[in-house]
Amino acid sequence: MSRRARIRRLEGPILSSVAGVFSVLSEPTRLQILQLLGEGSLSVSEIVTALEMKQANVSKQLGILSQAGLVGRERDGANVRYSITEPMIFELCDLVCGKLRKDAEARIASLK
Amino acid sequence: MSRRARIRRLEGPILSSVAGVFSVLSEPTRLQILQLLGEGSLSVSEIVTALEMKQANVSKQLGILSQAGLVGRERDGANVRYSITEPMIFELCDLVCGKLRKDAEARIASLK
DNA sequence: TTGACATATTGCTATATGGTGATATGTTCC
DNA sequence: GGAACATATCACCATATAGCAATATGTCAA
Repeated sequence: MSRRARIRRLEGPILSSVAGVFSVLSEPTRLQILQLLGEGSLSVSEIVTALEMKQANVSKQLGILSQAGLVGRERDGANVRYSITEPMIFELCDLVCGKLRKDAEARIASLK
Repeated sequence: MSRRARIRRLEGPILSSVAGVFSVLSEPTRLQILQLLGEGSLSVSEIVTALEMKQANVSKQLGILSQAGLVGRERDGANVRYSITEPMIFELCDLVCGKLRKDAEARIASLK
């Protein structure tokens, strides 16, 4: 067995984990929630109001974000407050935004 | 209309675009292909051999990567060579890997 | 042109999941 | 305890898509 084959095989589960994180970030709804939480911790109902989404859906998406370790959960009386635990996600988004901007500029330049 | 509402509305399409890029990166198969291409440009059949995947599927995933502007296509006789056009994706993967490593270490520490 | 090979596309199935209404669980206050 | 509110979960539908076999398209060599 070659060294290369061994390395790739071992990296399989890691690749799946990486893909899983990207998968969590691949829904506009969840990005909206993360963006909102970027300004500070919020309760579920505050998110529901701000984003005009159904409570069930917000809860569900928060569960997915929480499971992925991107946001944290904290009881606050009858409410539950969520907050960002991985500021790294904003670096990720910034990198992608930079690429999109570059692509858009290239498209404009090609029309001149 | 509040300034905040206007800003969020305008950002809707951008958020969707960002989510789209993450979506392309959310499949282990595509990450495998990108990882392989990170070592240099390869033809479709070389990728098929290296990753032991069906040709139809490799072609399909390359199409998705290409459409997203992450890889470039270049005819080379009867073959077609693909190569990375966005080294940024490796930064993205590194950031995510760092998070996963941190999570794993935290889990280990909590068991001590 | 024809044959051999490389790549792309098509039609399909199976699976995953976002969003929803209904309902369950948890929390506070009386 | 019971009412009122906040959050989570359940069951469901609709949609998206990975992977596949079959086939179409593209390229070269003879």
